[in-house]
Amino acid sequence: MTETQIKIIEAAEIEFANHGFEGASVRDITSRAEVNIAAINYHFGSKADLFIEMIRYRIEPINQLRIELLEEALQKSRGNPLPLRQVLEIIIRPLIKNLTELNKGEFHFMRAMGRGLTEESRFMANLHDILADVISRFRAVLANTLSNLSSEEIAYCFHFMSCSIGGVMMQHQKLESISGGMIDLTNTNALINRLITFIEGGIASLQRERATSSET
Amino acid sequence: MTETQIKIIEAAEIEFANHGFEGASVRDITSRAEVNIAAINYHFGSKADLFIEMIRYRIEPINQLRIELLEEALQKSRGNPLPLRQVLEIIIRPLIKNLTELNKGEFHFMRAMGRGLTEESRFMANLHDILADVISRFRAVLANTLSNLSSEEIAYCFHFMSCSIGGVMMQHQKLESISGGMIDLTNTNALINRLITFIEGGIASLQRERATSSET
DNA sequence: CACCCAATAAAACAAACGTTTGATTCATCT
DNA sequence: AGATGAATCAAACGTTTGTTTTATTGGGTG
Repeated sequence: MTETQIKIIEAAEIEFANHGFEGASVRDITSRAEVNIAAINYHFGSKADLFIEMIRYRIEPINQLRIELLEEALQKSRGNPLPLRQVLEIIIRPLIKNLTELNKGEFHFMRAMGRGLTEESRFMANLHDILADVISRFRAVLANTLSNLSSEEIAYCFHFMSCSIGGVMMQHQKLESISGGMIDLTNTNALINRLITFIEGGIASLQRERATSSET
Repeated sequence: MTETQIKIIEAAEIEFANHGFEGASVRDITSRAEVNIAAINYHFGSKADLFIEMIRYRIEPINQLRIELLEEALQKSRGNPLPLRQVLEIIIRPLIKNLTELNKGEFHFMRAMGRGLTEESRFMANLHDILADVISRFRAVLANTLSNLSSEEIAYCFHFMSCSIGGVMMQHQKLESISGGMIDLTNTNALINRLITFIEGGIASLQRERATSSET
């Protein structure tokens, strides 16, 4: 990854976060990055490819760390299901800690990625490839942890967890106004600890309610 | 609201959901609605105004119902704080039940609105006006229900609740693939009941952990 | 019947879009 | 010194954008 490519990616994070994929123009991105307008197509192929590379550039190291932590935990557990809280720790903390500390106080990448996840399918195919490995691994681990639930109920749990994490990433800026300025957005650990507690409590509650019963 | 305006709004829901605000063109919207290309500017003023009216058209009846249900509950409770589950019922059920049943199996409006909530501030100002009354009412009620928490912790709870609801609305389609097709997306009550249980359990868990302690 | 006015229609507007082209720079290697 | 090739540049490409303009329609009113 050359210096020019990194300048483009960092400018793209800001523009994609503020205007979405279609709304951000290659002229705005290149002029913010202080490179020539042709640089995006030269270095990345197209605007769409730049978006995918922007995601990969930030997400791949995080997912690599998550997989390492997961495999280490699985090895120590000797085949026993991992505690729910530990699974959530490994899914959530590396992701949010890393991304909130990227550009202290701005969080462009999280917003840009969040918006990308809602884009049409021609992106989703590529985005899914970046995330597929981590998703399938953690789905399997979570299914093991929640083995007293049917696979349908496990799907709901995974869905609610994903939605909560995604929402918190996309809407992180809103914590400031919601709390009347009382919450420091860069206090990453406070947010992560509470989010994990929230999701853990939510899933545990579903376990209590749905472990044996099967009413709709 | 004339017949032409409604045709435009329904076409706009589909286009904005699939391509976002900037990505959806007025030509795609008007040709889907089978009206002249000038109709958007004639009836709504601009593309941006159409987006706002599209939100208002669906959300205002829902928020009116929520406020009625809330005031009825407050009257019956005679000044006592409402149970958490009842507050969540009133916030969530009218919203998700109404919106998932709009166009069975498609859910365009939820995706379009979800994308709008991530748009830049020139929209947020108008969107906020539509939602402001309901938000402030439920914030006050929730603060009363969670009176054993500091206002900072209440802000986290409200934030996590909002993020979960918003995420579930935006990503509702994903339940299908996540569950391997086992979950019927039009089974609204199953989703709502579980989402309420999830959020209730999450907030209760934060209450248990944060009621007296104050570590970060 | 003549008038009016809201609604629709087709055509045109300038501006902005993503991408491509062809020239130029400049360090590297024979 | 001369050749090579990656990187950068300004300029232009053809399309598409949201909006406006001008003309036409058609039902209700005086």
